[in-house]
Formats: sequence, structure tokens, C-alpha cells
Amino acid sequence: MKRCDKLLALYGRLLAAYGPQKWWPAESAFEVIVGAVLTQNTNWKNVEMAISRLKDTGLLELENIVALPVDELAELIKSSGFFNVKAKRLKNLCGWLQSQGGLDAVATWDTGRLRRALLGINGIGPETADDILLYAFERPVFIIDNYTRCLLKNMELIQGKEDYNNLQRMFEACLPPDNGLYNEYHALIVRHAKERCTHDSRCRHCGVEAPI
DNA sequence: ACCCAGGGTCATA
DNA sequence: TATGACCATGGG
Repeated sequence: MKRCDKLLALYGRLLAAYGPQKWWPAESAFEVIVGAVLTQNTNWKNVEMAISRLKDTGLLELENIVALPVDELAELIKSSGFFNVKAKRLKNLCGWLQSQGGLDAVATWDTGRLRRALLGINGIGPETADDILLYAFERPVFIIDNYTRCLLKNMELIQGKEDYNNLQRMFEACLPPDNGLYNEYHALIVRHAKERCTHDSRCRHCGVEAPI
């Protein structure tokens, strides 16, 4: 069985096992973007608390974040951890969005241009940029995270030393450029990892065991 | 009382 | 280019 066939088969098994995950849990594209930064190395539950606070205070809008002082923003997102760093990163991202004319303006850009621009912002790395591209702008960009790495390694589809772009190309070369497919696939990999890690003390950050 | 969660940057060698 | 330190809360 070839590598591409295995990747397609894996998706089928994950979908059959867990069903559609309906990511990203958010009411707007802007909420996705904020969540993508807040969830960096952080449990999603802690991010939800921070997002709720921004909603309750009516600040979950581009103009409001841009106008908000960093220390006040940091206080509001405290529950997501790394709050001083993340407040700065959110300000960087929102300031850039504002300078480009807002979400609707950059939404007209082609995917390559948009990705390069996002990666140029301090605090936005490959995974966060791709979260935004896939889940906020609905582009067929495959997200690589540590769970994905671990799963592929356990399946012996990779050695483990491949870099981000390399693994991303692997998926994108095997799968049709379907936004809905990439959306579900990444969410299912995360779901599977969490499923396997529950009550398993051996399961560390990159400790996903053999796949279904 | 640990351990880690849907990462990224910067300094060092 | 490759590790390591750092950021720092909340839930198990």
C-alpha cells in the first residue's frame, strides 16, 4: 500500500470512528483568528474562558482590539496563559489586519500571498498561520501539528525529522485541495490523539500511540 | 504536588 | 541547523 493510499485510508477510518468534528468552534472568522493565537501551547478550555471574557466585554472585534492597550488585553485573556506574550501577538496581528483594510480586504488575496504575510507577523508561526488560513479563510491548507507528526511516525509513514513544509506538501500532494476535507482531517487527528491520551500516563505531548 | 495543553521567538553553539 | 529557555494559567 502506497503512502497516499494510507493517508486516504486513515482519514476514512478516523471519520468512521469519530464522525465529523465540526471545527472551528467559533461564531465568526475573527473569533477563529483570535482563538488561533490564544490556543498556542494551551488547552482549548482555557482559551474558551478568555474568548468569553472578550465577548462579554464586547471587545471581540478588530477595531476594539486595535484600540485596547496591551496590558488591558493581557488582563482579559489571562486564562489562556502566556498572556503578556499573547496580548502582544494579538495586537501585532490585529494591527496588521487593520492596516490592510480588515478581514474582507485580505480575504481577496491568493493563499500564497496571505500565508507569507501572516508568517511575517511576529508571533505567527506556520501552525497558527495555517489555522487561520484553513479555519478562518477556508483555504485548502493542511495543518501540521505535533499530533500529526506523532501519528505519522507511529504509522511509520515518516521518520520524524521532516520539517513542517515537507510534511504539509506530503499531505497536499496526496489529497485533493478540498477545504472541507482538510478541515475535518486535522480535527480528527487532534480528536484521535486526545482519545488515546485520556487516562494514559505514558501519553506525552508527542506520545500518541498506534492508530486505530 | 506534579504534568501538560490545538506554539513561537530568541539566544546560544 | 539544532537544541534550550522562556512565556505562565487552569484542570486533571
